[in-house]
Amino acid sequence: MQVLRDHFEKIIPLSDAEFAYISSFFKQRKVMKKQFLLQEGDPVMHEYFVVKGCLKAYVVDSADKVHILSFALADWWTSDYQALYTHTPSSIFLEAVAPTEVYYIAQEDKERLCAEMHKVEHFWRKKNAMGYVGLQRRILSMLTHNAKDRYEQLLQQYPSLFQVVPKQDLAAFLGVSRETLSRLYSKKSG
Amino acid sequence: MQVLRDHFEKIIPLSDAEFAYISSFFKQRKVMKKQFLLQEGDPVMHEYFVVKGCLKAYVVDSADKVHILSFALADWWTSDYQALYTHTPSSIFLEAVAPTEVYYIAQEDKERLCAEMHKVEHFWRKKNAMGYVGLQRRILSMLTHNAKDRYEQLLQQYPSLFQVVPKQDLAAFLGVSRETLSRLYSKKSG
DNA sequence: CGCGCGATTGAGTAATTTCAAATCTAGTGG
DNA sequence: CCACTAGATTTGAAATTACTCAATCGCGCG
Repeated sequence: MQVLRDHFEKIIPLSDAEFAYISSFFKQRKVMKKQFLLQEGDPVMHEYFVVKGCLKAYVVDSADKVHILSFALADWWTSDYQALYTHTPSSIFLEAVAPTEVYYIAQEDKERLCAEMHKVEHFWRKKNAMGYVGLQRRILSMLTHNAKDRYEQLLQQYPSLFQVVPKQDLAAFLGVSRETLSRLYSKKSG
Repeated sequence: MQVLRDHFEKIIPLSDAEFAYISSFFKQRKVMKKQFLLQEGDPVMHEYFVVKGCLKAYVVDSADKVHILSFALADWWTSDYQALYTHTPSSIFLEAVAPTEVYYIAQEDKERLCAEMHKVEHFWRKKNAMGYVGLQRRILSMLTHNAKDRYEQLLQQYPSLFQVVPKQDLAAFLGVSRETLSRLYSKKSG
């Protein structure tokens, strides 16, 4: 759980006892490539912290097209937050793109921890705030840049995505067809 | 400041003394239509709570096209969060779409309040979490729905926007040209 | 009443999608 | 080590959709 401790301690310093208490609420799980942590309709109880590997969160529309809401690489948190907060069934699929290892915590335990330890609540406020800014940047990017530029930004920002994620998934994340992305890409470099 | 108190108390109960303390950090300001709270390049010191009216947050790209990041109606918080958190100059314009009244708090005072009062930190964690979910929904909507559908969703969800905001701004929010939005709209109802 | 801003409409152009087929690649079993 | 296969990527061509630019229309405000 050292990774998790490091992750918390980037924002809040913790004594051994404190971290021991926090980590007592987490469990570990490994998922194989193509395995699901969540499927549409599932009850959502947990929030997941990716230790290694990569998870994609996506929806499938009525025309069977896949739209990717997010990728979670190492050190990222993911879940169906809407469902988690409102106690409704999952509206997304959460699937491993590569062999993945996560720590996960039950939503009610997280709330309990936040209520008991001000520090922990601070940690998650900061995390949420950063996440909010990240999504704002993504929206701005969708509004102001075309798919080619966004593709290049993405690869510059998260080069490891390129190793792990098929291009068709990147297209489904960027909001263009795989054919278009392929053409943009070939035009750019040659 | 009763509006603000009500707003806090939707999430955390407050004694008179507590709210008095919290509200002591807020100031009030009125902005006329077309007036700016932030312009690109400004230092960003505050977070704004809209009491009445409407603020739009937007960027202008190199081709002078406007892209709207968000509208803030009554009961919403807004600012350039990226700039606020990283102490960098504003990259957005924050402009009143209608005569608007805000309460605002300095970032450092907000942090201080969060550090001093666990309750307040809880309030903002919840707010941030809700905001995060809202942005996720918007991204999903951008990926899965065309401009017409998104326009209708928007008007269903925030009918008051329709009263206040010119259609060309809605187009700049949805990510299509005003001409396209106009055509989509006329096709739908006729 | 006229001005100016916003909204609409039209026509031509550019970009993206769709559908189909071909090519490439990584992993499997012989 | 090679052949095979499934999935991923690329390419082509037609059809759709959105954009740009320009002109026109409508309306509220001074």
